Amino acid sequence: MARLRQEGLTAREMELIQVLWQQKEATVEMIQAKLPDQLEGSTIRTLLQIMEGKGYVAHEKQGRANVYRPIIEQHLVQSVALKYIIQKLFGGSAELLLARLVKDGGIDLDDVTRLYKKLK
Amino acid sequence: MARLRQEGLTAREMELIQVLWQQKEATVEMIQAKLPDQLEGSTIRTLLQIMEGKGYVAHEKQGRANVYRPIIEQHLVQSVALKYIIQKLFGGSAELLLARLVKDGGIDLDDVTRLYKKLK
DNA sequence: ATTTATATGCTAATTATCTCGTATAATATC
DNA sequence: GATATTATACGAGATAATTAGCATATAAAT
Repeated sequence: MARLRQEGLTAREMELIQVLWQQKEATVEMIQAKLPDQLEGSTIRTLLQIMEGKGYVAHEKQGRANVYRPIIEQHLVQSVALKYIIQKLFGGSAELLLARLVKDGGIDLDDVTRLYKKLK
Repeated sequence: MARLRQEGLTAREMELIQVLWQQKEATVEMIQAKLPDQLEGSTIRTLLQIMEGKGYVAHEKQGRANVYRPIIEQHLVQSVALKYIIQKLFGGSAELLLARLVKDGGIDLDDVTRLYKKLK
């Protein structure tokens, strides 16, 4: 019986697709080398299959290896993640998130000025 | 033997503590009413116990009910989460995150203007 | 003080995620 | 063409997160 899975990316899956976005495309071996944690190839393969099933990556054979590439754009995943934490942690307010970002020092006056001029 | 759990907040736990931040303190029943999904009281109780074990909430008896309150500041959890996704999804750049937020429409010119004037 | 009502906390089931072993198939090497 | 090599795909177990049932305790009501 096929396991039911959520359509979104899990934490580990995000790590994998991150590598794919950076490399454009990659074999299991290449992904393995780039990952922060050391995982067995079979683990990575399983995850890639799941991600393919969800429609996030595709693969094609090159020699005997599968070469995987992302088929979802990075900014889409970024948006979903942002929406998620805005919802879960900032009571749905993006402005509160921005305020926090500023207070934490991630964004300073120069950044805001630049953005301000660009928008105006 | 006590189950091992990660020290951070899980997705569901974030929903609970958000209610606590909003209400300052709350009984299980009150939390239940505010949650986006309908959960059994026993479910919420279990989660609160876990969160208490992790040091995120505390409780005191009032009448026969437990009244829970958050004992971690909201902005701390927010900062950790922000740092995490900036690192994981935005290559460490808060500016890129801000840019994405604007493109997604979460932040508009008015918001930026307000912030600009406030910072200046 | 006895009864009633209901919140608690234990236990456990369910669902989801993460992980890898191993048999099989495909490629390369001799 | 036979053999060694290595990637794949499948299956399945381990860990983590989510959910709720139910026996018990106890505050509240009479």
